[in-house]
Amino acid sequence: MNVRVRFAPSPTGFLHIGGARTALFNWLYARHTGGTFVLRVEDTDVARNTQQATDIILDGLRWLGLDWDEGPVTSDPKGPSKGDCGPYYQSQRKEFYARHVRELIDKGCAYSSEGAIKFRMQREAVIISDLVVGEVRRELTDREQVDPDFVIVRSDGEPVFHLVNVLDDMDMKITHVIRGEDHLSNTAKHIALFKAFGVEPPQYAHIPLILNPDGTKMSKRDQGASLQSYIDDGYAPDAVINYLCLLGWSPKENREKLPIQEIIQLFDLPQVLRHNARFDIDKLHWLDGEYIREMCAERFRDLGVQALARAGFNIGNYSPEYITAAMATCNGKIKRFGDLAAYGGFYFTEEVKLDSAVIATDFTPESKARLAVLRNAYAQLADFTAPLLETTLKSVAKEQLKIKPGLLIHPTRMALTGSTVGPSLYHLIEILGKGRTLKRLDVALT
RNA sequence: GACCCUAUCGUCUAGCGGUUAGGACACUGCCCUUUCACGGCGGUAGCAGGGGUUCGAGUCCCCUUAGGGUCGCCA
Repeated sequence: MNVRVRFAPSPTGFLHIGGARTALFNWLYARHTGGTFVLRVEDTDVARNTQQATDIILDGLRWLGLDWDEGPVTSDPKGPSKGDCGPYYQSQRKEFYARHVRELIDKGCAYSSEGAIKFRMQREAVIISDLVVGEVRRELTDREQVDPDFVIVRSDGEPVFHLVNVLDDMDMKITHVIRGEDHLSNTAKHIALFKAFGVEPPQYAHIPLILNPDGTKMSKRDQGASLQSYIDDGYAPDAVINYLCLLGWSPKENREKLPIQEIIQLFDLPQVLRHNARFDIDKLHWLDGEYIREMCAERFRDLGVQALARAGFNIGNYSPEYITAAMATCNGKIKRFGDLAAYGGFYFTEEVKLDSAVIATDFTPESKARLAVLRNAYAQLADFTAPLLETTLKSVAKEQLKIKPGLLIHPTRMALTGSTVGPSLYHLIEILGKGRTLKRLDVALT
C-alpha cells in the first residue's frame, strides 16, 4: 500500500510547537514508508486566515526541513500547487463540499435544522482502531445521548471542520491520519462520516500531546508554544527536530542525539508512546549545544552572522577575515545562537560597555596600575599574536608585578570584552588587534 | 456532569513476569582549566495508592487517585 499522510494546519498566525511535532511525525512516517506527505491548509475561517498567517506555517515547516510532496507552493490559495489532489486550500474547495453535503442529504444522513445542516450520528458506540492507542470503544457522552447529531454546515453556509476534514482526507486518499490525541474523541464522528459516504476510514494514529513544564495544556499564549520563539532564540533546526522526536518516541539503546536519516529508519507508529510529554527547554538547550558544537566553521559562522544581525550588530562594517576569525573563537562555546551577541558581541562594537558596579570591583586603583603595565608592554609588541600575547602577559604578571596571572587576566578580559565570560583571552586579543586592544585598555584606565 | 486516553527519578525515557530498575537533561561533589564551555570520575533522586493473578509483578487484571483530552453553527 502506498502510504499517504497529511499535515492539515489552520493558519492562525503561528505554528504551535505541538503542531510542528505532528507535522514531523507525519513526515517521518511518510519518509520511513516511502509514502507521500501532503500539506493541506484548512483556511475555512476566512476572517481569521490571511496569507501572512499561511506564510508562517509554510516558512516554519521549511525552516524545520519538513518538505511536502503535495500541497501549496505559495501562501496564495489560488496560487500554484504540486500534486494531483488539489486544490490544497480548503477555501478553494467549496463546490466539492457542497456536492457531498447534498449527497448526504439525499441519502437521508443529514438534514436541515434552524438554518444549519446536521449529520445524523449513530447512537451506538464507535470502535476506533488506533495504531498508537489501540482499540478504543467510544460511547456517547450524556449530552450526546440527548442529541448525538452534529452540525456539518453552519447557518451561514460554511462547512465545519469535521466535515471538510473527512471529505478532504477521503478525496486526497489519505491512508493514515496521524494527529494529536485531542482528536481521539472526535474520531467517532469522523468514522461515522466516512461510513455515510461509503468509504473505508483511514488508519488512525493519535499521538500524545506536548504539555507545559508544569503539566498543563500548552496553549497559544504559553511561553515556548510558538515555533517562532525557537527560531528567534537561535536554535538550530536539526536540534529542534531531534528534540521533538524524543517527545513521545524513543530510539532506544540509550540514544539521544541521532541524525535524521537514522530517525527516519527507526521511526514507526506502534512505538509511539501513549502518554503526554512535558516540554523540557533545558534538554533542548543541551541538545542544541551538541549540534552547534559539531557544526563546521562555515555553518557556524553563517548562522552566527545571522544571529548577530538580528541582534542589531553592524557586522557589515567588518572584514570577512575578521568575522571568520572572531566566529571561530566562539565556535563550540555557546549553546544557542541567541546567546552569541552576549558572548562575542564585543568583537563587533567599538565601545565596550562597563557598568559602574564592575568598574568599582574590577578596576580598583591597584588593578588599574597593573593594567597600565600590561598596556605598555603590549604597546611595544610588534607581533600581536596569541602565543606572544600570552607569554607577555604572564611575564608581566610574574616578573614585573609579582602576582598570579589570574589577577591580571580577569581585569584585562573585562576591559576588552565587558564580560567575565568569553572566548580564549589571547586569541581574542589577537583578533581584536593592537589598535582596539590598546584603545579599550585606555578607556578602562581612565 | 458524561465519555475517552494516560501514569517508571524534578523532566524526557529504557524496561514488554525473575534487573543491584539502565540512560539522558537538570541539580550536585571532585579533577582539568586564564573565563565560559567541553571532557573525565562520582553523587542525590523513580516504579502514584490499594486489591488481586502468579512460585515470583514496574511489567497482567480491577478499583481509587491524579493528570490530560473531548462533548461548539472553533479548528
